[in-house]
Amino acid sequence: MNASQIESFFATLQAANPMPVTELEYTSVFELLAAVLLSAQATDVGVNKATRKLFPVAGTPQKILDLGLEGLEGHIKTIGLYRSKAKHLMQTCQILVEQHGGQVPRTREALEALPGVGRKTANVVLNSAFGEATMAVDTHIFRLGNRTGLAPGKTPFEVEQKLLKRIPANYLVDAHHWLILHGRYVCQARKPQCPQCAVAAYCDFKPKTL
DNA sequence: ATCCCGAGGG
DNA sequence: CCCTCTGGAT
Repeated sequence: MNASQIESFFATLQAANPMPVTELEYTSVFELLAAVLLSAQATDVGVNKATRKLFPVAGTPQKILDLGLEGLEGHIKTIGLYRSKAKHLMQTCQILVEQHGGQVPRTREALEALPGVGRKTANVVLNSAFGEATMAVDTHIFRLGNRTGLAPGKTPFEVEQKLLKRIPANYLVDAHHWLILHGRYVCQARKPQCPQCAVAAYCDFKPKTL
């Protein structure tokens, strides 16, 4: 994809969805962090189903700690990888209470120091909670970067760096959500919906069987 | 490189 | 049955 195709690509996605937001449900920065941590290799629908019951009971680090490990596991058992996520979230809440006054830190370094929080999760929090122009590369964005020709790369980090370099500044803050939503509903892993795709004209990917 | 690990879709 | 889903730790 060349520069003018990239411009058209995002202008089209923006026109279809002027103010894109996360489909994960949360009412505070802490809930956002917890929801993203739980969303690893899981669908947002499944995460929301669990957090709609969990957050009203325990929407702060201290209240999660009060649940105890078993109690927390009980709330998130329907989410994949739930044992490691429960352990990591408990450890993260402990650190938030003891080292950050119960608040979510605003720096990449402090975020990535939290158990269960890696580069991708830190990027989501920095973007969605603090408005920074980061690019969290999840399974969707990694696939689209390669499939479309927007940012080919062998690793998520490589795709991230190319996206940050190639996406025009005025689209950068929202680009993360446009790409995720496009990947989820149109440019699907199994069956990309190229005939109904609004940006197919700017995309390198041409499926053989239509 | 491997493990973790439930739900939904095809 | 197999694949996918807003990955991270060992």
